[in-house]
Amino acid sequence: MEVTTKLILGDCREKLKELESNSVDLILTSPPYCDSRKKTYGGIHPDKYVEWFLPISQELLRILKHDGTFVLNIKERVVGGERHTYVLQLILEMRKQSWLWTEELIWHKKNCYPGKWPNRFRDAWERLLQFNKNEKFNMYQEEVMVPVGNWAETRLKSLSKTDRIRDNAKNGSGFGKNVSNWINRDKVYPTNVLHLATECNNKNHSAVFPEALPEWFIKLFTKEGDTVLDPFMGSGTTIVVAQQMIRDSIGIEILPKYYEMVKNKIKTTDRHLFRGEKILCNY
Amino acid sequence: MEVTTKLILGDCREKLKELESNSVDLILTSPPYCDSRKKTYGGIHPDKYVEWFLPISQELLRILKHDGTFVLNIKERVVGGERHTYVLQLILEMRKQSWLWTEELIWHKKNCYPGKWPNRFRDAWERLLQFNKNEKFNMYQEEVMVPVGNWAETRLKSLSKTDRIRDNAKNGSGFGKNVSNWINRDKVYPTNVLHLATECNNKNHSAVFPEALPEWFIKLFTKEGDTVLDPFMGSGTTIVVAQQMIRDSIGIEILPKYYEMVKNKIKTTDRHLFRGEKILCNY
DNA sequence: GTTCCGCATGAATCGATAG
DNA sequence: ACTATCGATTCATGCGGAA
Repeated sequence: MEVTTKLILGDCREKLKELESNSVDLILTSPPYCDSRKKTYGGIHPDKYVEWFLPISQELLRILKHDGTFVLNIKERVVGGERHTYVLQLILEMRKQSWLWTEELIWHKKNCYPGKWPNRFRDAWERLLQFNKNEKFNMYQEEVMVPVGNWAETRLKSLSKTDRIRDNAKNGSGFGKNVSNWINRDKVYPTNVLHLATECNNKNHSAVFPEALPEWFIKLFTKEGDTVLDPFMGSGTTIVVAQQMIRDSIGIEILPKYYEMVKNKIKTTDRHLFRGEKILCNY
Repeated sequence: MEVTTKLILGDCREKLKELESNSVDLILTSPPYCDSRKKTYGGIHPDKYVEWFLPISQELLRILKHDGTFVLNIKERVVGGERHTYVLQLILEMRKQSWLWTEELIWHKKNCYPGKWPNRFRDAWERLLQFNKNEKFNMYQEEVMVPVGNWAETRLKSLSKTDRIRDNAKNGSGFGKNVSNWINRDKVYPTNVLHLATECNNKNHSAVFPEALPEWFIKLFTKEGDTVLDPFMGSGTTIVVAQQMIRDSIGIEILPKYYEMVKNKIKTTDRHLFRGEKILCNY
């Protein structure tokens, strides 16, 4: 199977306009945070963030397929001792553009750096905002199942009478259980919290996430041959993983340095090594 | 030291007006969520939630001391396949009331509700919104430090009963004289993610959070003799823990059933635990 | 006293069917 | 067309009784 990986050098506010409508299955990106990576996008002021981002989300809405998904990795800065509200406002404004705010997943960072501030603790989580164009979208849940908790070992060793039949909950919730259905089941569905380590290796880029993160979303929202877009490519984690997983991809990057870096990485990727065996743990 | 625990039966929209201004150090509450617990609390429609809550937050602003903290446990429902936006709007509106949105902590639930849906995974987290009246507020960070072995994985595991026992055993067995040194060296500040299980034992209330949760916030934001308020008392977890930790507290509950239940729980609290300190209960 | 094991329960959501 | 009710699905924890 052929994989097309397209890298574009330039400002995504311009370059997105050149992409075809309804052509992308998954958009996964981590845009520059306010006032960080100042040189690249000029350091967007928190108060200007929403108006800066809205034209971009408008273009993404056009480019995404009707059954595709947009995952936005973002976290608000602290400004004047407070969490700034630009992320909240961005969600509200994007809904006016007709985006549906389907879900907010959490990236729970396993190993965030130690540190101490007088009035707050270390920040160990980021938002993963899931937006869609329609209530129905592609989702391949089986692809991201995780090993069942070790509770199952002891729980299923011996089954009682009520375990073998459906046993309805007595609180009227409508829930019941048939524990015997779980015999020989070794995988369960994950939750909306991704408990992943941050990657500590310095990629010369300030906003890297671990490969397991794009891998999880690409598995969940695309199949082989689908197309993934990252309009703020940076060090290219999303694009590289997409290529390894036999998905076409498009990456846009404003800085020649990163653009070249990813171009070289793409070239040298050994396609035969990938087995897709990384497992997300659900605890 | 005397501990005063005051329980009030009634609607907090009325009863809060009777509380003194600038008199409370910590407000920690989990209001009824939209349309849930309909049978017990009537249910507030998602579109009406903000206007229902704002008069309450206005009163809380009056009652809280200038260096106190308000922690709001809340999570938005899914409506029409989307996360509803009332929590986002509530934050924006409360800021207009002059609340500062200092931080958003995450309660990562170890055992979340089961279920399977075609378009989303199980919800394993809730928001713990921290609001303050001023940039400077009381925060006793040392009180919630966690063993270093845990810091990367779970924040509060050390607070669970079994871990407390394990820690005591460790202290008692090997380390001898310099236990305090050992404690100081091997403890680290926690993060803003609390990784706790819900308590699903029979408390006759559908929405209890684990005792470790109020315990953590009470330690962090109050000292002995301070006052804690829960305007939506429910099964009274916050109030009971506050009493045990030698903090004065005020709990407001609209349903006589829970009010009576907590009254009995407070009464029968084992006072020898407080080393002969006197507890005053005002009903 | 301690460990082991059985088992009820929990801030839920979707789709189909009925009014 | 719009709302109300109902059935189906699911995983990890802590309690209490037994060994």
